[in-house]
This record gives sequence, structure tokens and C-alpha cells, in this order.
Amino acid sequence: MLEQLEEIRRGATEILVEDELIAKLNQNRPLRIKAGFDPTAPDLHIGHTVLINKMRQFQDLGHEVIFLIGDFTGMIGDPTGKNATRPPLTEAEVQANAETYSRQVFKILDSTKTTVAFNSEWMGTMGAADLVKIAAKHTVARMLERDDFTKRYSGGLPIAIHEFLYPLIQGYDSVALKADVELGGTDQKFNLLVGRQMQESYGQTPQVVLTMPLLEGINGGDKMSKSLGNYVAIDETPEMMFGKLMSISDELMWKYFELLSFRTIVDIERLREATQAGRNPKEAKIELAKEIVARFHGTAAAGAADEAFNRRFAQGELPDVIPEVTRPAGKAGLVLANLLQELDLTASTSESHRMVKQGAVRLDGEKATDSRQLITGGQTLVIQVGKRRIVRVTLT
RNA sequence: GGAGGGGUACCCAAGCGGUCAACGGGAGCAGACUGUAAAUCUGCCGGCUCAGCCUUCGUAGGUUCGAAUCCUACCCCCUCCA
Repeated sequence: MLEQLEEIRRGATEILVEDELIAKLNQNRPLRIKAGFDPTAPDLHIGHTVLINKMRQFQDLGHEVIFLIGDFTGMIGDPTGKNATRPPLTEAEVQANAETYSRQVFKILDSTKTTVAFNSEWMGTMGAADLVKIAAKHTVARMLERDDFTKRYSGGLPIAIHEFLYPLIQGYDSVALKADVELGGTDQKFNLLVGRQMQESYGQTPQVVLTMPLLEGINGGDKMSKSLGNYVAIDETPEMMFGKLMSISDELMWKYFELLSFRTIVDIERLREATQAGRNPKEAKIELAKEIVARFHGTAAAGAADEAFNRRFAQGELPDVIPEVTRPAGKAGLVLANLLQELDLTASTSESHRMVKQGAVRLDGEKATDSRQLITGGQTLVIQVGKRRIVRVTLT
């Protein structure tokens, strides 16, 4: 039991209330572990895995993990951490996203030991009277205690009434599932605590709340999220994953080690000391990137991604795989600026002109100098814009 | 219902009759350098048939030689009072 507690604690920010958790563990039965996910985006990113890894841990300890997909609440949009009301998702979008979620999560969780639930199961059939009953269990003052609501309210930003329902429904989910423990990011603390209160109102023993730290996005600062575009999705290609992980700052790398790596704390500390003693931080970052890529794509793919990255960026070689396209050039040929834009290498011809001016455009490795030059048909050439945008085009 | 404040480019935020395609910051992109798509420095950052032209400052009109800046109506947000 003590070892169990030790393992559960690892990496967690907060356990509320730890004594209650001990009491539950002492009952010697599989606990019902709830973790909810909002199906707002079609793929999971490694930020989610911080939590999923913890779920896996509970699973390995013999507890029952419930992967709750908030398909009903998804239509509201979680106001947590938002400074604006979210646009609601349509039922079809939610459905499609939810399916992708449940498929991906089993890259980490053991599917045979996981219960997947959708809160539309009970919320979808609930009548207005029951919803009012739920709403009656909470007050506006308590709702406004929430940091993001307070900020928005005092900052003059709108809060729609239905956003108040989100935490209430999430809390009710715990009642419906009879959750013993609910996991979530630190930003979820308020919602998770509402669950405790809801369960008490419905005569259940309140769940224990365990929060995990939020993983910062690859640009640092903000938390990793789909909408901010600073994420590494778990079904990205090994090369993309590797590249993105290599692009994090040296400082951020250590946070990633802490939250994502399966290495022991001692092991990570050793790496850090070696780096401080003068080892190239790049080396440690490569180890991190390889570990993560290997988790989702296997060791071989991770090694290959490392090599490809090295060839491409350290030695400036062209990537192995270059997208190929064919384009009619017409009799007179095409103006370079327009061609770049048509190939989606630039967003506009204005940008094309700028890129050429900045020396970012290469044709078969030769730096282009005239954005208005005519590219004639009957040739195949490799066009690069910057280091990452590249295409092999055949002009007819 | 009453009184007041506000809506500017991806985000934040200046501007308050011409010198505004619009200060500044963030994000993003590019170049140089390097230890990597780290850090740092520099440049770019509405569109186009690109040294010229066109369309932007909540929406629609108006005043003016000229408006993001003034006027009118409308829409939306916030604060206080009821």
C-alpha cells in the first residue's frame, strides 16, 4: 500500500485529500479512476500523455480506469483558462473527434483494462428538470471564485451563462460514474473540486482529486494546446516529432524530461549534472527526443529520425522524401513569385517577393535573386523556401 | 429601464482630421551565426500585374480637398445604478 501511494504521488502536483486516498486504498478493492477529455480537437498531443501516463500507472496498480470523453460537455466548451467564450462544436465534430481520441489513447493505455465512457450517455437523456436540480446545487458566488471567471468578469470580457454549466456537468459525471479518484491538470482543479461537492450532495463519498502539472508548449510559456499550435501530436511522423522536440529551448528540455520521460528522477539528475559540466545540451535533447519518438513509433523509427534530422539540419542535406508535384507552365512560363504561391510554399505573392528578397528561396540549390524571373516548362526542379518548405516540381 | 466606458491587423496595444498600411510588445517567417528547427543578432510581418496600385481600423451612411481620427444610425461588449 505504501509503495502504491509513493508511485501515485510521483509527478503529481497535488492530492486532495491524501488521507482519503489512503483510506480508499486500504479498502483493498480496485478504485474507479476517472479522467475526462474534451473532444475539441482530433488528435492527442504529448501534453495529454502526462495525464494518460498517470492513468496507465493506476491501471498497472490494478485499478479501474475510466476514460471519459466529454462529448456532451464538448458542445459547451470548457471555459477553463480561456479568456473568451469558446465556439461550440457541432454534434458531428464532437463525434468524429471522440472516435479519434479513443483510438489514440490505447497507444498508452491497456485497452482491455480501460472503460471508455461518454457523458452524453447520461446527459443526453437528462430532462430540463434534472438539469435545474444540478444547477441548484451551486451558487454564483462560488462559481465566480474561479480564477478565469474572475479575470474575465473584472476584465470586461463576456461570460456566457452556459459556461457555468460546464463545471456542474463535469461534477455530475463523477456522480454518474461513482468515481473514487479523478485525475486532471492543475488547471482543472476547480472543476475537479466541484465533482467532490456534487458527489456529497448526491450522497456519495467524495472523490479524491489528483492534479498533474501542465506541460508547456514547444515554444515555452503557454501550456501545450491544439489551439495555440505549439504541440507535438502523438500520431505525427517520427521526423516531425523529433524535429519539434529538438526545437524546444534548452531550459524547457528539463521540464519535458521531468514530465514525459520514464527515466528515474536520479537518472535525469545525472544528465543535468553532465550538461552543467559542459556536455552539449543537444546530446541530452536527442536522448529525450528519441525516447518519446520510440514510445509512439518504436526504437528503429526513433533512430532513423535522429539520423535524418542530423543529415538535414546539421549537415544541410536535402531530406530523403521530397513532396513531388506536377504543374503546367504554359508556353510563356510562370513568374517565380506566382509559382511559389501556387505551390503553397508562400502564403501570397507578396510573401514570395519578400522571401526572394531575403535570400530564402533556392532553385536546385541556387539562391534565387529575381522574384519575377520566368520559370519555363519542360523541367524538373527542387524549390526550397527557407529550411523547411521544400518541393520537387515538374513543369510541363 | 437609466447613466457612463469601449469595439484598431493572428493576439495585446498606441493613434484621435493630412507626414497611417497605421507606434510598441508578443507570436510567426526569413537571413547570419551556431551546438539543433536552442540562444543571440538582423530583416520581414494586408493584397496585387510590387520602386506603382488596390482594400483595411465593429457595420452602414454623412461632413471634408482629405477620416482609424468629426457627425448620424445600427450591431456587439463592459461598468455603475434600478
